[in-house]
Amino acid sequence: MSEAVGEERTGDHAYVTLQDVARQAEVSLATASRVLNGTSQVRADLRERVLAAAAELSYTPNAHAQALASSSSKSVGVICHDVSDPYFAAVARGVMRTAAEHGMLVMLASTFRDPSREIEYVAMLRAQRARAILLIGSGFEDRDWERSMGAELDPYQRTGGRVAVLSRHRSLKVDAVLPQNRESAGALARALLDLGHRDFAVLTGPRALTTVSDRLGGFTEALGEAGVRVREDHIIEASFTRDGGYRAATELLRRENRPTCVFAVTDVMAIGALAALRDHGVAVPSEMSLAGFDDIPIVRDLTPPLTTVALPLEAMGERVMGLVLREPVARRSRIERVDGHVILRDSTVRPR
Amino acid sequence: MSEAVGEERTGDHAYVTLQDVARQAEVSLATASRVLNGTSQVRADLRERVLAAAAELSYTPNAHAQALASSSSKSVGVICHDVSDPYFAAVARGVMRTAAEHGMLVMLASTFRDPSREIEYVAMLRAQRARAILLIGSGFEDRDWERSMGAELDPYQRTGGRVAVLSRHRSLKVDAVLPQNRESAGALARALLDLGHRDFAVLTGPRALTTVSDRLGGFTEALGEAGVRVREDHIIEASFTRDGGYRAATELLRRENRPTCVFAVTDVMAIGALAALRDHGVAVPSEMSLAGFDDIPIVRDLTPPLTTVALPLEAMGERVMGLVLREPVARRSRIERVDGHVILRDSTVRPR
DNA sequence: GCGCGTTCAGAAAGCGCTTTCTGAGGTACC
DNA sequence: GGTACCTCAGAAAGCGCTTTCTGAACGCGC
Repeated sequence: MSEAVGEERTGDHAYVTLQDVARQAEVSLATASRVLNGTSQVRADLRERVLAAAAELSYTPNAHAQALASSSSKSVGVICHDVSDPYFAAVARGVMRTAAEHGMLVMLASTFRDPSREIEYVAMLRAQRARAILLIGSGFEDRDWERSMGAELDPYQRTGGRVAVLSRHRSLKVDAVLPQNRESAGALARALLDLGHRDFAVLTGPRALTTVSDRLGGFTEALGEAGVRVREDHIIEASFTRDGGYRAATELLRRENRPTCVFAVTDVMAIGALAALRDHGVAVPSEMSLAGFDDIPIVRDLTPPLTTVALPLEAMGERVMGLVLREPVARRSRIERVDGHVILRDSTVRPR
Repeated sequence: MSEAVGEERTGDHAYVTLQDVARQAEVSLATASRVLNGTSQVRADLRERVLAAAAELSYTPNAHAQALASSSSKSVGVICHDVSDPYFAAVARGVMRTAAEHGMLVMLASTFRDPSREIEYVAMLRAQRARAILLIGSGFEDRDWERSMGAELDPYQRTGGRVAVLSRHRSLKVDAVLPQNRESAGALARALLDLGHRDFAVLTGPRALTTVSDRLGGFTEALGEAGVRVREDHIIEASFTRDGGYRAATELLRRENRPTCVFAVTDVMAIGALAALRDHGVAVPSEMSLAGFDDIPIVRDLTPPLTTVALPLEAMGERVMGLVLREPVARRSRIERVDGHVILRDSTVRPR
């Protein structure tokens, strides 16, 4: 019996559209749009009617239609290696906070450390007409990758897309927030030298990552300036994870001439290293000192608390997001440098 | 001189559109669309021409236009309390992995534990016509909140939106992945009783959270069945964070009659509690045992490693995402229960 | 050889908005 | 009182796609 009735208030479709609101308020589409967006002045009584109708129908604008008509969207894309890595999680927190303050929605993509997936996501975000794309996480020193990435990013930027990166990306002409990895790693080296260490090992991630090469380079260079050299077989490469750190430390213990101090290029790796050393009966710091990098929140709660280089992770996320939200003044890309601070905690002591 | 030339290959606008591809391939818009989507058979030569044109112009479809025209999108919304909390980070990892496998884009929102922000985000995700909305993180036992949330979610579901939650949401009629908080907390209580403990304290988060009330309830109930009662002043409420755990434990030490065993309702709080106990010279586990809940990755690396209830966090993320990707068979909401497993580590021992 | 059914390309109608253009009505000024 | 100007509501033209509808071309059976 009621088959032919349909929805009365709306034009018989699933969603409440602006058209429905306009109809109910007895105004034109244009007026309804203007009221809801505050685009221009509308007579008070019409205004009221529109607002009332929108509320009554609980109207939700169709963001796709808005994006299509106005060719601008309220979403930004963020690409990171792995959300569950505390480093990214902390940065993401800052990103999200700033995004929320500006009413932006964040599309977050994890590449699970697959460079090709990173490029794929840029394409998807382009398709979504994301207002901006943020590349969180290290760049790759790899010609092919740089070329493919550039091929996606260039047209995106030419059509008004904003791009910003956290960490150094060699050849991308984009805005960037740059932690001073090289300099800070050097400062850490000097602090450890001051403690009296002369015999070091370094646990690194894949060297193709700019972050790794900067930290490793800065560290060994500063040591070199003090006349200290790291034995080649004391530089151990593993994956950029807790388990990578564990394996690298285990491998280190298998080699000759134990160092007095180990530097893991990230805190996450240091956590694994600490576990490995404990499991193999090497006391930290009495038998071996250990230092990390990043100052992710958990490291102060380890036993012993970890010496590290503190980076203001959450603030870095806020800044990189802030970068794409602010209009660029000049044409050239903006660079914001972020200093790291060496924090000596109990995981490092004067060697015996 | 070249001012009047413009772009030749494209119709003189910023983006390459399907129209441009069709023109270059000398076919109609419809044909180009059909080729690119594989919607229906197209003669081989036309097909080739379209593909070639698309590649040459490096065409990227406008996802908004697609969404508008086909009224379906490739994005899902995920709402959590805080990405930087290891619990959510782990779950998010699973969510992202499954999303990636299905070519879905994830819009992630952090509420920073503000219930009203949660509702705001649902509205935004509705506007974005997200294919599904995932509520990760505890529900609130709060009538007003439930009503507002229902008011957003109901119309969304009626218009074809999928909703799934992780954790119990009392009155929402939605698909759910439910960690067995109550039962597992009970199992933990029994395990601690077996160790010989009779004198407990519980550090909880806000009791309006279903997760908190389930874990606290399950724990005390199981103790009650063994004739053990937790003193009212040994149940200490604090915020659901590391620092909340720290404060709660500090407060506990200020009160009378120290318990032999402390249960923090999340690992994150337990980490703070552990730090507090250490700072106040209370040795764990010799002077006081400590247990957590969740088994976030880091707790095995603490000193001592934390006794906890292991939840398959990443798998839970995968399952909740899987829920919304699979067509519902029946009309009623689907429930997937997830068991927790008690893992006794070194942070708990037989009391002296 | 003619009618019929198929197959597949193209025309065109939206999807739900924003925004320009148009014009009605009012105000100010001479 | 008439002209010029301004304000603001409505009509309508897209935004870039998908999909239905239309119709041409072809193959087949009788």
